[in-house]
Amino acid sequence: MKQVPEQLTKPFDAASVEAPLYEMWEKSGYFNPDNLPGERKEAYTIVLPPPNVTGTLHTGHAIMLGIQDTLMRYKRMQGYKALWLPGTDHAAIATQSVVEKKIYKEEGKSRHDIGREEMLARINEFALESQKTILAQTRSMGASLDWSRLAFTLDDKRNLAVRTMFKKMYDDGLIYRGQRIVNWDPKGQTTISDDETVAEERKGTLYTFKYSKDFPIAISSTRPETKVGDVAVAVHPDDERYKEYVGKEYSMMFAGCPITIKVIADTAVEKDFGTGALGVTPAHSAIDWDIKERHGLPSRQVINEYAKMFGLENEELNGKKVTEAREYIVEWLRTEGLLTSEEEVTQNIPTAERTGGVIEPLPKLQWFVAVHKTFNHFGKETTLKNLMIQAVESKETSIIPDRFEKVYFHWIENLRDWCISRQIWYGHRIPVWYKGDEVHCGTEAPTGEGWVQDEDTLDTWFSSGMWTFSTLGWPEQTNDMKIYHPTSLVETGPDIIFFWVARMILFSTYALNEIPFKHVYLHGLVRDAQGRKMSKSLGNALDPRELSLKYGTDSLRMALLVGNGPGNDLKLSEDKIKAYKLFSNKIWNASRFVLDRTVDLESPAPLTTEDTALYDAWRVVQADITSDLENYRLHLGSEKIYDYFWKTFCDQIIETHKVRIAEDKDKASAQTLLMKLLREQLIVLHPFMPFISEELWKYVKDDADDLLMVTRW
RNA sequence: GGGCGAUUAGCUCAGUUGGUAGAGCAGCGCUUUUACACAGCGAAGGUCAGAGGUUCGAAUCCUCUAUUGCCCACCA
Repeated sequence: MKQVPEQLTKPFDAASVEAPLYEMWEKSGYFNPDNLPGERKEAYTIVLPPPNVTGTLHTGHAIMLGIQDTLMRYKRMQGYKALWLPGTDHAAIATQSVVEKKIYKEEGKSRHDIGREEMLARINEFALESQKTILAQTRSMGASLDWSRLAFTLDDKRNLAVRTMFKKMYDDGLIYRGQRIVNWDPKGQTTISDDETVAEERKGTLYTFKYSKDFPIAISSTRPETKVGDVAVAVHPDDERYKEYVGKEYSMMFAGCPITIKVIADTAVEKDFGTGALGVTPAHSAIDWDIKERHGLPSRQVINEYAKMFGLENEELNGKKVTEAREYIVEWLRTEGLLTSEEEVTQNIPTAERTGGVIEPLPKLQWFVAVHKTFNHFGKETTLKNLMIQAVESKETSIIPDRFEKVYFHWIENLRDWCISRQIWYGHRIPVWYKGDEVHCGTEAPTGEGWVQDEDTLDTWFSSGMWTFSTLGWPEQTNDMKIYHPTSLVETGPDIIFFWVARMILFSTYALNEIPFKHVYLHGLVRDAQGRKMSKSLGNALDPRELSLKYGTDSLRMALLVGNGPGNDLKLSEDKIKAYKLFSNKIWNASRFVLDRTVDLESPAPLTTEDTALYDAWRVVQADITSDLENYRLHLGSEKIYDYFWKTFCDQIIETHKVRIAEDKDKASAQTLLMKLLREQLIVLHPFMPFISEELWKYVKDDADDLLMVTRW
């Protein structure tokens, strides 16, 4: 006579079963698709968005792991060659600045005191430590990742991929070095891309004034200090007020510095703003730089990398911070009687995302990716911009929810060349060497004496943009490349759609002539119960590790999935997680009861008509959940299994059938139905709640059955 | 300035193609030799933000309004 296993009589203790179960899965080798049982033809691939090695996992990572693991487990159970590929991101600027701050705090030293080599060693040490923590936390979420393929955006293989890509683009004329206005972060002492800036609303003053008494046109500016670098005044070609002055040139003294101003006409000028005349400062404004290019004007830089004035004839200005220089010049305008009005305005000032420093637009020699340049792409003339548009327009890649496709297109339309060089040390060094006037770009250093490598490193998104194929062994033509690329899905937050998703599409379509993934699934931001963004400084951040220990990982995963549709933010409260802890308990107790009441059943019996109807009703629910998973509606599928198990299986079927079993009315059919339903529900539960389902499977499965994680859906 | 969402029970949110409004939590009543009190049964609670339109029929589609959130932006 069989008996209910002793383990089951104790209450469910998530904390004690999770670690051994994960170890069992890992040892089985099934995380690696090469080892999966049965014949598997079709691949299903997700590459994990690599977490930054700057710290520990937060709830945003938990939601990403929950969604992706649910999909991976479902696909694995469906018989796909299911590959979920893990990795971490070196996150160049972010990581270097974390370590720099730490060193400054602990030792009072800057990176320049320490030196490039030593600094890099220290950052690597930190990154390694951080990676260890992150990987352990990832495992504890139950993530069924193929650890044998673990990658890092800055390891040797990825470095080869980066060098190869750089060279290929350089040879195609798509990477160039040029003098341009870039976003200079005076605090971080580096350039950053447009996407790494954050507009910050500030109060400012719009000053309207003339350069001198004899100059005929008044201009408006919120930054009068830059006006010592002016070379022109631009007006709209149709502006009748200024027509007579166009083409004339005026030389005068401005705040003790000689300036020469040419009056020009350009359509970029808005007639109705301010006086309708724009003082052109090519060196300190991107729009002015473009005007300078169009009109062949000179350019004078008056602000340096430390956001201080320099090189001016008026010695009093030199060395002044821009804000001090502003006051100085406004005061000078007042005394001279040149200032006609001051108006309070709110303006959006670009700041650096990482350091918070106010961006100083400066002309600098940097490396760029040319997104508008026509080139020969597998026999066709196109641009990188077009490739990015086509991938989504053709629906080869679709974005879920689809409203983000508009956001994506809008971003591409306004795209400018991507500045990829950074003046930091941590990252992929630019594979370019110089010797006098000679320039060599290659995957390896050139032979011969006297070559010096470019000091700069690459934007971190340059390497993560290649993630779908650099992780599969590119540039080598590996087997993995053939089987697993293009990947099936990328699942991430909408905040990095430009940084990452768009760049992956760029690199993959460019280098492979292949989309990187068929679907983009965007999850929402996790907020606290009051709807506030979770952050360390607010102190409202929930630690997934703690929640997982307290309520069980399955409960946390369910709380993150149920009701959280794609693209919508999720308000997470402990109450919600608690509700799924109660559900775990319910599953545990119901399973024990079913096992207890069916121990005397030797073999399945035929079902009565009534039981067949109940079983068929379950099959409908099952099909419904399958369709939800197929269509990435995890928020609905998870809720349906919860609802069926509790409301239908426990409250109705078990209640009626336990009476039938006790009273011996069609007992064998009742027992068979309970067992059948329990078994099949564990299968459906598994992707969502892998731990408790796998644990219970031990007692429900037949001897011939394998682990639940590879049981057919 | 442009774009995209949200508004459904006290709170947090679902509601897949239009067909009598759903869940969790909180609260109310009853139930304890019951698989589970980490539970069960029952009751209560909503003009689906407002107005107009399309339709036999609208939370769902269209228009406008209000409130609110997010993204983008080189009006100096």
